[in-house]
Amino acid sequence: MDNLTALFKEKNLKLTPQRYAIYKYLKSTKSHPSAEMIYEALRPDFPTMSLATVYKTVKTLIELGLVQELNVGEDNFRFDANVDTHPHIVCTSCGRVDDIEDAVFEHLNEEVENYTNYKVNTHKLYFYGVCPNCQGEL
Amino acid sequence: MDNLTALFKEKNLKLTPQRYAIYKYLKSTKSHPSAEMIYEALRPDFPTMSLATVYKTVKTLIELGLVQELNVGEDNFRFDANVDTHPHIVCTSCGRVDDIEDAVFEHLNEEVENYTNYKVNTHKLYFYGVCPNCQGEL
DNA sequence: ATATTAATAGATAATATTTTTCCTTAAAGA
DNA sequence: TCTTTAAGGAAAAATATTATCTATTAATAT
Repeated sequence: MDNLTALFKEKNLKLTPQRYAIYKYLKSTKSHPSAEMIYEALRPDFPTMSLATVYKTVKTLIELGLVQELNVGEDNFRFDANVDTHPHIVCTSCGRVDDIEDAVFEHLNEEVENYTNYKVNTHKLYFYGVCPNCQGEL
Repeated sequence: MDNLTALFKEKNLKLTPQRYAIYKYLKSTKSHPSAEMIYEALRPDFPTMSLATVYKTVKTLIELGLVQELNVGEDNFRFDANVDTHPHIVCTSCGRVDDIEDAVFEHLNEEVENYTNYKVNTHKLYFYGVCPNCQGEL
């Protein structure tokens, strides 16, 4: 029995094919898809699946700590099954969102505590620029 | 003729009382209000002003470079008339959003370029923690 | 394998936020 | 003051997300 099965059982949640597929898809991609994008991606295999199911599932996955929510400044949210705190970078030309791999800025939390009276727990860092593909096209 | 008047004239935009009030309000506050909050705050002085006017105005102000948009992870946007790139911190207990003053992390842009092949232009940094007020109440 | 039961899927309606439309009003310049 | 044209306000529309409700199905026990 894998982790996912155990975790769902522990929480009295049912590991349905839809939920499994959504999580697996999020694990498989680095594209940080929105609910709509997940829905479209899985439509070939789950033609009857409702968009509401995607929303409900990502919410569940977030509560389980299996997925995190991003907001790069669009009018919707994106989702990432890599729940480690890590920065993202957005191409302002084509809109793609990439992880900034191996760059960990955890020390910024402490630094911010020096500037504020907050107790700092976490952060979300979004960088904006032009991706390699789009640089080539200029 | 002040800067604002000149800038509006240059762009063939009309500096209406509503626009002036919205900009002045955003300049006066550090609360990073949403459109709804701006609308409520100005309602006493502009009881007939439409919420659509608030949305249209902040969009105009953003295009003019007078205001920036924030998204701390709520389901709406917030606005800041301080257009310098500066980090924000969100209290996960009461929801307030503060500037992190004097903390400038411009050097992170260069650092990120070392981790990616992006040309990095700017960033938005959101920290999450517990504000002094809420710490007291625990 | 089957029955039981409780959670979930899917369809749909509802809600919330933001944008658009359309007509009237008013700012800016002549 | 007059003219022009951008902008305001009201309402509808568009988007994204959440909630509701019933039929289905996963999980467990039989």
